[in-house]
Amino acid sequence: MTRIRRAQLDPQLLAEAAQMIRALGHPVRLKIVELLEGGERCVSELQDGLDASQAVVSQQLARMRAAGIVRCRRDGVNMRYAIADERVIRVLDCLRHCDVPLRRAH
Amino acid sequence: MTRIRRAQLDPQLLAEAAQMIRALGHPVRLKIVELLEGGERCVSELQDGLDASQAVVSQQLARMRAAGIVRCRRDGVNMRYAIADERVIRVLDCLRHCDVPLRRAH
DNA sequence: CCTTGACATCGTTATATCGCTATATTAGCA
DNA sequence: TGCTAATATAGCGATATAACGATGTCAAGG
Repeated sequence: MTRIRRAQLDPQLLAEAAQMIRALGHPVRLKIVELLEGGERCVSELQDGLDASQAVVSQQLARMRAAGIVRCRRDGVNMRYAIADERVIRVLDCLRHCDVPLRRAH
Repeated sequence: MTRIRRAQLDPQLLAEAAQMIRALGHPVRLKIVELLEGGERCVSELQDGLDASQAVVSQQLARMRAAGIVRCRRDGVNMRYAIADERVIRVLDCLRHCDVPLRRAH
C-alpha cells in the first residue's frame, strides 16, 4: 500500500499557478507556445503560423509577456519572442500526449 | 544531434486543450484538483479545505464537470467528486515542481 | 407528509477577456 | 528629414467569468 504524498501549493503559489495557467488558456496563446518551442520567433513569423491578425497576435503576446510566459528582445525592426518559463512547455506536453507516466511521490 | 519532433496539436485539439486549461485557471479549481488527488471527496469536504462558500464550490465544480475534468456520483445525501481526466494531475505536477527534466529540442 | 442537511441553480452586479479598427511607436533607409 | 515596414497600444462593443445571496432540489429520517 504505497501512500502518496504530494507537496501542496500554498495559497500564494496557488494564485500564481492559476495566473499562469490562465495565461495559457486560449487557442492562439497555446499555439504561440507551440511555435516558440522551435526557438525564437518574431511577430510576423508567429502570425504566419497562426491565422490571426497582427493586432491579435501582438495583444496575446503582450498578455503572455505580462504573465512572464514569454520574453522578447528587439532585433532591428523585429521583436524576437521566446519562452521565458519552461513550465509551459511541460504543460503543453501533458496536453499533447497523455502517455507521460504519473509521478507517484512515494 | 537528436532533433526532437513534437506532434502539433491540430486546431480542433488546440481548442479543446485551451478549454480544459481554462477550466483549471482559477485558484479554487486548482485547489479542488489538489484535494481530489487524495481520492473521492464530497462537496462539504472540499469546502472545508477551501475557504469558499458552498455556492462557489458548487459552481466551480459544475464548471469542472462541464469541462470533463471531474465527475460525480450520488452517495446518499452526498455527491462524491473525483478526477475524471488524469491530465490535470500531470499539469498540476508541472506547476508544483519544475524539476522535471526538459526534453530539449535542438 | 414534513423537516433537515447536502447540494445545485438562479438572478444580479462587477469585472475580465476577446477581437476589431484605428492610431501610435520605433528602426532602418533614401 | 521623410517614408515605410514591423510591432504596440488605445478604444470599443460583445461576451464570458466571478462572487454573492436567495431559492430550488433531493434523499433520509421521523
